[in-house]
Amino acid sequence: MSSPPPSLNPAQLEAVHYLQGPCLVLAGAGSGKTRVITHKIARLLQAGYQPGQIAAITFTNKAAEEMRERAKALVGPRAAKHLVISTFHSLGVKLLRADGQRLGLKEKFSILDSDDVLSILRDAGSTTDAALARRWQWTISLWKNQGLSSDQAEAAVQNDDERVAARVMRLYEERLLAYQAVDFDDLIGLPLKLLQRDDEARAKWQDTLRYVLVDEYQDTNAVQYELLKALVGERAMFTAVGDDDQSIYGWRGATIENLKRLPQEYPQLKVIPLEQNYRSTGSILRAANNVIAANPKIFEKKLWSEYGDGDPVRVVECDNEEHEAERAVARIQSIRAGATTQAPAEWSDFAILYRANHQARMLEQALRKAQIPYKVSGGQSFFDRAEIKDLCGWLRLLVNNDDDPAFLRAVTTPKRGIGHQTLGHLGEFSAKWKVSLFEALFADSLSTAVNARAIGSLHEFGRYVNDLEYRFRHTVGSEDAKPVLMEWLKEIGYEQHLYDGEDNEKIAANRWQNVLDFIDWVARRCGGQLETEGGVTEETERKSILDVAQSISVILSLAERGGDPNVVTLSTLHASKGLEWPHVVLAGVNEGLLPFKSEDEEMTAQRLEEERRLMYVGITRARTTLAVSTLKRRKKGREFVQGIPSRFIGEMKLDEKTMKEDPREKLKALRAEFAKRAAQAKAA
DNA sequence: CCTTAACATCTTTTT
DNA sequence: GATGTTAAGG
Repeated sequence: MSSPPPSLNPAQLEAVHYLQGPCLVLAGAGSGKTRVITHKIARLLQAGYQPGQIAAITFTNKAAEEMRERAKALVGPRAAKHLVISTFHSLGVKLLRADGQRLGLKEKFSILDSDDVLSILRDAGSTTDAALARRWQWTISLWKNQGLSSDQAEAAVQNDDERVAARVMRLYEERLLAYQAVDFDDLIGLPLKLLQRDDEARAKWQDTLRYVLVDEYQDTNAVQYELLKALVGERAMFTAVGDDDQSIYGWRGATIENLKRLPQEYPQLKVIPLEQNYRSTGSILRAANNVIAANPKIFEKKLWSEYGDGDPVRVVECDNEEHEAERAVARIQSIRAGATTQAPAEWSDFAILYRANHQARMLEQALRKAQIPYKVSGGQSFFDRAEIKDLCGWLRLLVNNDDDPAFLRAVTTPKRGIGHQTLGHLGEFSAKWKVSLFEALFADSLSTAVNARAIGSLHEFGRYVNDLEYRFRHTVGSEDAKPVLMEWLKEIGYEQHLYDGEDNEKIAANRWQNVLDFIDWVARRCGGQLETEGGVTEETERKSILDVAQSISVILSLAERGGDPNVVTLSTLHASKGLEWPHVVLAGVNEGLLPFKSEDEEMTAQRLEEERRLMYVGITRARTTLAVSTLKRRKKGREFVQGIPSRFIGEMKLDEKTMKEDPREKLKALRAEFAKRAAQAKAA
């Protein structure tokens, strides 16, 4: 954060102190919206609200965590502990855990992650085509985010693809019901259903959560909007904080309509714009304002700053992607060494932002070549791979037999003759008797729900899990752990499973290698005599495989946090929202890329406007310097085609002199200078 | 006709 | 880097 002033400005004060009714805070980029929310929480406490009566809702866990930290600093740990600060989804979980039974949901319903969903869809639609299943998942999710049931979706289908998707959705919903499982979208939709249909529950929750604050309101979808409405009820005590100019998730179901509807549905709505920016220089803000001015406005808002103009925004024309990456690297090196008016910078002061993930490749290459440390944000980790999640599912089941999603994953991978029929019956049975799927396995009365043959397979599976658990509990130290783990893989036939599920042998082999790496990783953590890099052996505490399995989730969440190392950030524009850096480079700002144009989809005005907001988000990430680079030639097919600078560059209305100013010679000299310095450093 | 290897083509992503 | 597509060859 750039140093915010010690006290709130008049607009922020007004937003914080307005408690009389519904309130919409239009928080421009860098205008201190988190500050407003946390101060408003403090104000509410002061006004007599109990901590547990105040809910602050965010979109990501990260945002929720940060907000809780900031609130804690303001109101103290005791009050902060009881504040309801969570994502829409975890609030949904809270409601469903408490009152889901009123919808006929069992108490310990399972929450499926998107991999679980994908495999159910593949099974329900009987296809091995992962891409097709993913398209279904996509459409079904969009439907659900619009509040459509499978019936309604079926009635509204436009084409054959959608017709099939709707049919799969019906099967999918039946399957979820039988398993007593919900997906992420249900975590919003079902609580809404609860509040709409159950007067008692509605009264209870409206009485519990007496004031609701929503962060990033422009990202809400239709169902989230309805949930908010149901939650605040007639009293309508809420504050929505958002910025229509930063709405970039339309493709995910978020709708700006929610912003337009707010003043219509709540005529008494108090609208407070926050226009003073505490982040960026005048030049950067001017460029941002100019770009967004081309969009139609819902609410008038123009950012301003007390900071001086600072360095002009640069436009860097590059020959091709490779050249662009070099230029970005050269720029970073020269700024870091203090080649601008700014003070020398850390690596972590830099970010290179781009429209699409694949653009990161060249940039990574160039950074590696220049030996600059970097991280690619949003790159999925080792543990997100399907094969690793499969095995983690098994381990989770061993650690906690009642983990139903883990049960479902383990019992179906690899396939062991227990199909969805059997699992459906088992799910119904477990819901009826309020036990976990695993507990249901050994219930005497299970024979009333499942046929004898299936019971045989189920018992066999249950016994195997118990047996494995026993072995893993008593295997200690990495030397012993590895063979036991390998034996496990052999017993469940996992290698075969990988090769069966994939036509391409290379890919399967690659996955198997990942599995072996994972086994090594787990075994190493069992401790004992370990060889470290220098060939030195080291004695560490010995743990059982089960102990390690138990700590995996902790290790993972710690790894996520893992401090903030001093590295350059590469990120998509989408993933950059909410973050800021002193020095930002926007890469590949060309027609076709940003605004993105797809071959088979028409560029509507709406689409273009969202692309423009994306550009706006990118510009406003920068605090002191901003460079926008374009490609003169773009690779398309085997030939280069001419690259056209994005229309957004024109819209920034930069000075003529800024556009041209980028002496190639100077950069060359700088690069030579750095090569020299590097050589010297190496020699010394 | 089927297999393989070179080749081109990449949206955006959280829960 | 992964995934579908096309052209060549068996």
